Amino acid sequence: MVSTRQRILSTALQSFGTTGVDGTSLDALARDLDIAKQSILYHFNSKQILFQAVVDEAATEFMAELDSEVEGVDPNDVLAQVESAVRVVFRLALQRPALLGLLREASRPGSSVAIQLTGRLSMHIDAAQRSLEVALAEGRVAGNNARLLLFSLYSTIMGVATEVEVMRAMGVEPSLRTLAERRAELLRFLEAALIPQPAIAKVAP
Amino acid sequence: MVSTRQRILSTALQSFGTTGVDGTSLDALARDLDIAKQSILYHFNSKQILFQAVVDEAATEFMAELDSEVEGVDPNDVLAQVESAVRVVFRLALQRPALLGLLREASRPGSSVAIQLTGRLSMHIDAAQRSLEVALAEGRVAGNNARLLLFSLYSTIMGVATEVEVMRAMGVEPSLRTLAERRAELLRFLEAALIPQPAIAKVAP
DNA sequence: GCCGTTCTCTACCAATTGGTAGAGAACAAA
DNA sequence: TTTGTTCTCTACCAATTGGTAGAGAACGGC
Repeated sequence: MVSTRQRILSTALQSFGTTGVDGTSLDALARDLDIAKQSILYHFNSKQILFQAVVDEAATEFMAELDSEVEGVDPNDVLAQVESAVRVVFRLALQRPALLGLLREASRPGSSVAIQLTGRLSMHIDAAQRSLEVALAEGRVAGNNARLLLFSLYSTIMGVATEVEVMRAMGVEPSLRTLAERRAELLRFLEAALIPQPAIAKVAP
Repeated sequence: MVSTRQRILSTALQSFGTTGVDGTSLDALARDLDIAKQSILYHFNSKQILFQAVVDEAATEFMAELDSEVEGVDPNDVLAQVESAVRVVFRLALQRPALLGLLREASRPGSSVAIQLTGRLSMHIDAAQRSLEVALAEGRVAGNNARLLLFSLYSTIMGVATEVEVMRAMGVEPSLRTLAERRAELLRFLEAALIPQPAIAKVAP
């Protein structure tokens, strides 16, 4: 049987990730859990602390998903790594949208938990960055700055996976039917951006 | 002298765009404006209506900025158009971060005002899409689907311009000093993704 | 049994929330 | 001056907010 603490964490993750932290009251959370509000405050002394714990939980889960997918992929093959990341993020967008929503919430400009989130993910970020640096140095990937390149990749992937309202605005229904197409086009886009242009191409007619 | 209504709008935009709608109380807003809360509710009957008006205001301002920058740029030159858009968004990220923050807030998944925002921007979206479609058909741009391509471009640009916390996480200080570098790398990234690979390039050694 | 710890509960609180009622200023039209 | 409109105000409200106090249940170790 799952502990109350864990139930609180996952319900809070769900609510924080969809309605936002400010949009979620402890009372509503307690109602969802069919529990007294004070039971929440027993396990997490304040809403802020609960939020921090939820961010931790989300970061851990996100990393685990990434790890299990990237595992076995050639660390020197940047394109394959990107493909794995895209696959993970798209799967999460479908199965655990609240998880991505929470990452978005936690990385809002000026967020109080952003630093914490950063700390939790820094190992992965560093690894990805080093990988990109090597690929850049060896000319296997186009670009100048590994950090900025990684940042661009992140923005594109997370945006395409989570900006459902913008998607709708552009006439793309965020349905299961279009998902494969969206992922394929995103991958094509990223690969085109990453694959170095042979010098000869510039002289071609 | 600027009308009270206008003062309310711009202060609300500032606050909604930085602290979020849920994080902004009408009392705090009134305090900021040095006005009675009921004066706000006189001009905008409810917080929701105020939010809608602010979204309208933000969309208008955003479109105006885009228009004035894109004006005079060859509508067939997609790369030049993208460059203009990037320039505008980066300028806004520097000078009016709350404006971009508000667009982000208004386009949150499940947002109540997303449809409204969509309506306000649809003309621009359609125009950009048609432009991309032609460029795709003529082979001047790489890609398969104009809508998805536009969506990818949007995600990348807005993400790179507004995800300051993620930037920090990746060791890029969101300062004025790095701004030019960030913009240049973003442009390089987007151009690499958009410029069609000549067939000859694939056969090159 | 008894005790200490862990947990969940009821009851309560001051502060803040969005919003209402209605009085009175300011001002132009008559 | 009077009248009607537009605007801003003070006063108030019920509901909700995050959080406290403290009682009791559950339970394993002694």
